[in-house]
Amino acid sequence: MSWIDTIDPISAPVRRRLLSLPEQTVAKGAVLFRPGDAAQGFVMVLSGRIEVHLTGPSGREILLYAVEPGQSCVQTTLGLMAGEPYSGEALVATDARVVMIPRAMFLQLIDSEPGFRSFVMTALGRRMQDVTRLLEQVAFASIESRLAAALLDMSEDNLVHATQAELAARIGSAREVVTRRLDAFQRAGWVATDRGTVRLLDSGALKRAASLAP
Amino acid sequence: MSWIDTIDPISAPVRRRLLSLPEQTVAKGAVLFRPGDAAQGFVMVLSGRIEVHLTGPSGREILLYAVEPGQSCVQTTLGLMAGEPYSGEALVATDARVVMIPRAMFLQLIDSEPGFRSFVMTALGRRMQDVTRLLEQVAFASIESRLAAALLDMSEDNLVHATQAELAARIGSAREVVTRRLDAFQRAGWVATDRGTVRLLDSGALKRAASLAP
DNA sequence: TCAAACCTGTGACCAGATCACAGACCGGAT
DNA sequence: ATCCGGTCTGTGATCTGGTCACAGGTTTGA
Repeated sequence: MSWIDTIDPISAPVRRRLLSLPEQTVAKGAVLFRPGDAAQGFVMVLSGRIEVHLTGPSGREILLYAVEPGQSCVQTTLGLMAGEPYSGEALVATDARVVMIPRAMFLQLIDSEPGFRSFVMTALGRRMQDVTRLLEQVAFASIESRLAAALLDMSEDNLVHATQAELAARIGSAREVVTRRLDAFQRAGWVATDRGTVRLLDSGALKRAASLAP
Repeated sequence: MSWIDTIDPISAPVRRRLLSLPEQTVAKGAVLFRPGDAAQGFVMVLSGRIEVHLTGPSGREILLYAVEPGQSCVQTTLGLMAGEPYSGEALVATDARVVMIPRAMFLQLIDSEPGFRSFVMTALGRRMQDVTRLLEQVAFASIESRLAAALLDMSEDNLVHATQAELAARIGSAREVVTRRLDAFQRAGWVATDRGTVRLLDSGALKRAASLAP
């Protein structure tokens, strides 16, 4: 079993070519690409987590999407297909291993391997959907509901390990705003906050808040 | 010359099959699909203009993107590739002619015609880029800059034919906000407003306002 | 010509972003 | 242990933008 098998049926010779590609290790905090860079190849994540952020002129950030094991970074796809440069910044969130399929090989695989093709197009389609949903949230949903959703999404065992600044960057808001909203959540008894962590006490209430649109 | 030739090299037999598809005429105001609908086929626009909007719970709207002649509606692509339902509402903005490539034929073309394939993927990539840019605007840019950009983009001969409510729907803001901002533009001598139209008087100033990020 | 629909304008109020701080907490270095 | 710089959190003041409520002007069509 290898990462290749996350990409549906692949012919044996191609499988060998892909296996011969070197794995690269990237450390947490590294930047894989910045806005304006041109795509070098098609990146697949084997382990770890890579986050793609947009950054505004004021330094405010928002998480565009995260790439997890078995997924590809669609921004690279765009670059390879449409010639568009990156618009986000890809940050390694936890130490990761990746393989990069060089541009020429990528284009050839797209043409010759139906399994690879459908893998790429499905990924692209899903990301498009993700980004559209995110846009909908940013355009229409309240900070309260977006924060509640983020907490639920980031929690493991009802614990969220993140600073308030990180939470703000995740939902595209400002740190002070997160501070005040968390304070309100705490007064309501929904969470307990501590330096660098948030403990969820009433995930039911948070779920309700997350789905309330205004 | 036919719409088919907007899609790079196509083999003769496929060309015949595509030409045999019926053109459909849709009238301004018609709704091609709504959020949650499943995609029936791959839609190409031959003439006219189709706008895809997101609508918030409060009724506020934002233009996701517009489909113009020779372009395809990528939302349909998503549906066909990834099985995702639509998330936007497609509204016919000016009387249009379209052809719909049925699902089965679409999937077969993707597999057999490199020209068609690259057309679809390039379109998908560009839309992804468009939506990402829009997200960046909505998340980080001021109403002033977004309104200025929209006016410049919609103007023909320095004239914009749109009500203030339409301008608001275009940039994802509220009508009253547009009223007040237009008022400010007018006081600054950049535009002259009239019922249903805005005349641009100083597009240089508008361009500067459009690029000013905060 | 009258009414209903539509377009624009305004005031009041609330949510959220920004600015400018201050205090609390943490790690390592002396 | 103590001090220090860096990081995390908390707060008030102020500004932009979204929402509500409503008023007056303009079209349109019955």
